[in-house]
Amino acid sequence: MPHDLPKAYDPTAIEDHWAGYWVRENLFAQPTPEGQRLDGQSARSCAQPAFVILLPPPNVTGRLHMGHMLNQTEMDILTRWRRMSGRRALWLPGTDHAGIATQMMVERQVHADGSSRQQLGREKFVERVWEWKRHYGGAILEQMKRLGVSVDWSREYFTMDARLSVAVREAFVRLYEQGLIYRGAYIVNWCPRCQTAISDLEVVHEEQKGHLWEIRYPVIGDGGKETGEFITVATTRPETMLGDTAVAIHPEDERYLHLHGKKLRLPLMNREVPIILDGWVSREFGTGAVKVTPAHDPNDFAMGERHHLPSINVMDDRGHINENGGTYAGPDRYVARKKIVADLEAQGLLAAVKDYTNNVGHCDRCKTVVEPRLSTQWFIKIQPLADKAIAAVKPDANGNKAIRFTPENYERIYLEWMNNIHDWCISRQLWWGHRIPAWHCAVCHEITVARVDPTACGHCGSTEITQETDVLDTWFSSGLLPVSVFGWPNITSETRADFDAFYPTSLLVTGFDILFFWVARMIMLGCWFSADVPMPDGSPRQLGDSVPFRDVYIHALVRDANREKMSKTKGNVIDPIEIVKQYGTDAVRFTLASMASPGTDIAFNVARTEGYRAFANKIWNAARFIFMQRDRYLQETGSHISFPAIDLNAVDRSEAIFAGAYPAYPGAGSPESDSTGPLEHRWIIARLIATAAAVNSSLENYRFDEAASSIYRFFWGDLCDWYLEIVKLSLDPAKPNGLEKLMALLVLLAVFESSLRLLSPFMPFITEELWHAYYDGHPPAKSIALTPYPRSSTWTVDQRPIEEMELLQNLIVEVRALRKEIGVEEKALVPIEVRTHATAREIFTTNRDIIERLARVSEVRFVEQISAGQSKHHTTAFDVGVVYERTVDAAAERERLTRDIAKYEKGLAAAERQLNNEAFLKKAPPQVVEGLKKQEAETRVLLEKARAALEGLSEGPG
RNA sequence: AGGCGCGUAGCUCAGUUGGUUAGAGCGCUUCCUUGACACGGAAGAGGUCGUUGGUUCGAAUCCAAUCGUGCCUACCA
Repeated sequence: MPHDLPKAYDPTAIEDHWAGYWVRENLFAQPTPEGQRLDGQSARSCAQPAFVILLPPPNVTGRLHMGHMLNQTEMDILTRWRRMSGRRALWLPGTDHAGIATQMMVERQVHADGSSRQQLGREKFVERVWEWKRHYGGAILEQMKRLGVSVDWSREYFTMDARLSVAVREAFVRLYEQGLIYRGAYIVNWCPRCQTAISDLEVVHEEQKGHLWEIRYPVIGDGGKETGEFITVATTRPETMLGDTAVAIHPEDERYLHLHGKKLRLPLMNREVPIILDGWVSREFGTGAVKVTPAHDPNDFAMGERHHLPSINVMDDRGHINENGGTYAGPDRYVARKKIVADLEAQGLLAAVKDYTNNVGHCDRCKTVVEPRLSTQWFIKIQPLADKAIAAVKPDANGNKAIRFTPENYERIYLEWMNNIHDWCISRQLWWGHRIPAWHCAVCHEITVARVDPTACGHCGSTEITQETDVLDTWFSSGLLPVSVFGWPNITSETRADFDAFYPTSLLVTGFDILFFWVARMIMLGCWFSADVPMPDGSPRQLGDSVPFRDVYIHALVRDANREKMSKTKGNVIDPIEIVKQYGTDAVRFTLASMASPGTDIAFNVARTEGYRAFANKIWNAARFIFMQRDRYLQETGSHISFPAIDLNAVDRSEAIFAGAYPAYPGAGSPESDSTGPLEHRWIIARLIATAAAVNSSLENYRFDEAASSIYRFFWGDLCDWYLEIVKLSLDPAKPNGLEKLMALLVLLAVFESSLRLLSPFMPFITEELWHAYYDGHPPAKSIALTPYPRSSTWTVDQRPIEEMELLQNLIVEVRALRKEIGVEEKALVPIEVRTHATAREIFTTNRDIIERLARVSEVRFVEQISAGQSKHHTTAFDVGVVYERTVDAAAERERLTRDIAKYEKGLAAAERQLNNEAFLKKAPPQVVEGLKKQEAETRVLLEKARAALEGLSEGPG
């Protein structure tokens, strides 16, 4: 037997195999189009529109988590679907050097060796990081391979690759030349642990219980002597008082009017500081007086600028008090705080200590409390870039947006942020990253920024120059990826083709957590730099073509089953690889897809995954059944079925299959024109086409959940529960191997094969395995992923078989329910009585054998009236009774009927109320009125039937 | 402090311009090991759509308030 598949589906056995096969065969490589700009009739692929996705590069230090898996599942579904739909699909993978994260990790390693970053020195340390990267970096990509993502591995990049570093440098130099990069001393968020500046986005605020210390600053009179009066200031960080250079009050605050122009003695430091008047001060908060520490608070810094105050930085890089702190120099900020508070108290200058809860900024990476601190950093003057990035999402004159967000509300969030954007601090005091290409001159103190390492100062010619030690924010390089991966800035004849073919990319799929970090930066930098690259035809590039991507799909956050955010500290992290091992990749993918409805977070629940593992098993067993039938037919007839040749150019493959299958049935053309063929075949084909249409349109709208459930319902509900059961009649081994059997086999095979293709983007492994088994070692393509996706473009869904089948299904369901109610044994065959109209009668007659098999019926009797004393069910289309000698459970029957009657009465009353309402008849659309009228009539019929039945029950023998 | 989102069956969620008697999966109950599958089949039970008010012929859907809940943004010391 060629198809000796095991009884239960075991994903682990096949997934590794195919994952390896896809990588080995390089199936998803999308090479640079050759000469597409020169001769119009080059590769046929060039005629197809491209579909390009950039993988949000995971950190080299990263490990796959559920968020990645969701993200990648969505991208893979879309990429596989677009690829199968005839697009030139390119999904580009890579990793990010992740400055702080990676440096921290290697530092820990160095520490474990008893050394330190400082001891090693910059060069050796960086070499060490590279070494680490070579050995352990990118493990996450290996995990991705196991998931079977259909990326182009031949294009894998790393953000520190020479090619991409060139782009980073060029971008920096250009911005500098354009006057958009400046260097200056400003308050930045300083992480004392990482010893680097971090951007606003890298600070996470957390409510924290603390104190508000109120400190008395003595007022100094004219003679330089204390007047005995005090101004009390409130602060959450008393240690910063060491750097106070003023105290600010509101100009109109009556409490302090008499002190205008006076000075104060700064306690502990014994320094005179002025009282300044500033409207920023709130009279209501605290004491209405604010100590001003320009070097350690952004507001104070601003006031310092306004009032020309000196800035005294009292902390070093580690957050220890420096020499400006006088006798307090040395200890850590919190140690110093204790001492300062104690000393103030001893001197009677501590007015109060109040409990106070405020938002404290922590370093996103290491959770250390961030210290606002004056330091010299590099910034990008962001407004000009932001202007373009804002224009890119707003509708143009024709109402088109260059970038479209899904869900739409992220557009507003994006604009909100963009409109309030601050200059971007791009320097980091790290060693791992792109070193800023600027050289400081020891002689003239000017800065030289250059594309090629200079040997002399560009201003005075001195050779005493040293390179800037800072590196660039990691997001600076990742923000450039959409242009840099396609060759920018070196748009040579070779890279030109890549850029022309793939930029702008089609879609970005990502989580909202990096909307500002990454998405916004890519839009700003992408629009800015690609604008200089002319279009393939040489014309200037407009904004609409300079955006880095046309669509942004923001997906949900994956939480645990209790809706908690997954985090290492909570220990509730679900390792996708573990789940995958347990249930199979396909089941996990399908879980994520089916829960990925836009806008809501996903509470990942393995119960759901168990369900989809069962689905995979169902598919597997359907295949076993189908292959078994085919094998038997082939064995018995000694012939073999010639499958219609697959036409890889045809997007609509179903057509070919059915055209091939149907001629086998005498007098039949295509199922479209054929109304004489067996109902079940026409029905399953109509359902397949309808499902394909639904899936395609759901995917267009990123409704993975809808698409998944359409397929699920079709495969399990329609194909397995009904069609397979019905078709067993034709495939009965007792029947001769005639045309009936052949046609059933052909339709079954064709529908099954199409279903595999339909399902393939969602469950790539099992479909690949079964598809190869289907072709028995001679597949028409290397992979199901390279075959056309079922589409319904040329077929309209024929509603007739669907309606007819529904009628048949209803009858079967009613009979089964009846049997259950009156306690007919499962195996017993019973006659049924059916009262119905001519049309239904014909359908039931034609498909009598289906009714008999699926409802376990021995005989279908058409009657004018269901015999008295029998249990019966009513629908609007028919009445049906089961002929059975067992006595009816009158009580249960009465209860059911009473319940039904109540339901019908309620529905009827509601409908009548509406229909008697003139306003409704006048204002509601006609089809709604018609629908309601029809419903009213139907309900009336059902009500009458139920009433009659109840009456008969009371009168009859019971 | 502002902004956004959510609250629908025991659980997890659909329900996209307001329109017929609100759906699915899991779980639960009962029956069935029939030659694809017990990771299965069949039949069921289960919801006044957080609360209150409003708009409307008609509200899970729109508006307001309220309660609960989650998140994002913010320089009040």
